Amino acid sequence: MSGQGAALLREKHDGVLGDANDAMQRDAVRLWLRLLSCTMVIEKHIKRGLADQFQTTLPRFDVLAALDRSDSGLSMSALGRALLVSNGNITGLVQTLVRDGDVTMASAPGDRRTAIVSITEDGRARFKAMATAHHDWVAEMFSGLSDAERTQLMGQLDKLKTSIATAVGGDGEA
Amino acid sequence: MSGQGAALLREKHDGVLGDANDAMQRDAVRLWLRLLSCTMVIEKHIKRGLADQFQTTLPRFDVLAALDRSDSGLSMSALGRALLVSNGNITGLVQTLVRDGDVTMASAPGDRRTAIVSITEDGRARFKAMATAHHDWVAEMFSGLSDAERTQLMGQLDKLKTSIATAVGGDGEA
DNA sequence: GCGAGATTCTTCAACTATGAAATATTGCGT
DNA sequence: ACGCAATATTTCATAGTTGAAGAATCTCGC
Repeated sequence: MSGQGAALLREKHDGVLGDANDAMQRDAVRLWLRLLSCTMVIEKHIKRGLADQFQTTLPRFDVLAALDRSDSGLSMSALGRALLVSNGNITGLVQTLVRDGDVTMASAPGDRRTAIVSITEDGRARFKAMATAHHDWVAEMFSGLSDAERTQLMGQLDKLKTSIATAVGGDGEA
Repeated sequence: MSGQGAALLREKHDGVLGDANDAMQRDAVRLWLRLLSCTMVIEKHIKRGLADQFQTTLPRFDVLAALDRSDSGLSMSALGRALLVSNGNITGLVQTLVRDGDVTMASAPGDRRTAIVSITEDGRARFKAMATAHHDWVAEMFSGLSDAERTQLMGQLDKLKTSIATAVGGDGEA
């Protein structure tokens, strides 16, 4: 997402909004910046690991992960839906993966519009190795929290998720 | 970061890593994906708000925020350090902000290498409006959590931050 | 069957981001 | 004073991201 890694974990624009109207809002912004900071550092570490050890990127890893789960392959649109990413984006990601021999494209039987993307055996093997490393990196970064703390954090993120859904999608959605 | 907004808050690659070795690792990955999901949805909402209501972007808002705090302006490098972003990136961001009249560049007295970026009065006024809106969006998204829950979440994110710092920066830093 | 509208994918412009290489300038050691 | 190392910025290649516009194909009503 950003940054260098030396100033690691320093808060991004901390206290940006000096003259907050009330404490509630200020706390929410501070909480948001802390959340963002943690996420960015973790994401950056994973990105660096994937680049250094596997010469790949997080979005490509995500595509392989989605395909690894599905036996019969996925269409471009299905892939976009699974990763919450736009169609134009998927086109580019799949193109590089095809170039690298990790996936193949074939047109769907009975619908020439649809392209079915499937993971190759090589791709599956590479993905397994990446997934293991990914496991380890994440586990390591969360290792300072006890099981109870992890459970608690998960619970609070669930509440946050609900809160966001109410605020954002709440009324006027579809 | 991704996605459409209709499938809002659906988990990105949930359960991607089917055959986890032990429960601890699996829980850490699930926790990480939940954290990522919440962050992405919030960030996306802010990005959309900035685009729709102010015809700007989050990175540009971040630059203005950093400059608004500093009376005498910041050098390009200082800006990059403040936002944890690379130098090449700052160059582009500042160029658009100059084009839009939000900031100005001047070479530092006594060091012709250094460029000092300062926010203009117009830029400051625009930033104030954006900051207020930003406040409101964040407060709204966190409004489903009580004060106690917010405090608790902040505490756990602090622990997580420490855990990450230990795991990532721990030994071989600097 | 034919044509209108829907669906699927690609292309494109505009952004953000990084890291390495190139350029300009400063400052220090001798 | 000279030159070399350090510092500040820009440029460039590579990548991801979106959203809109375009092209191909399908489907369904008639």
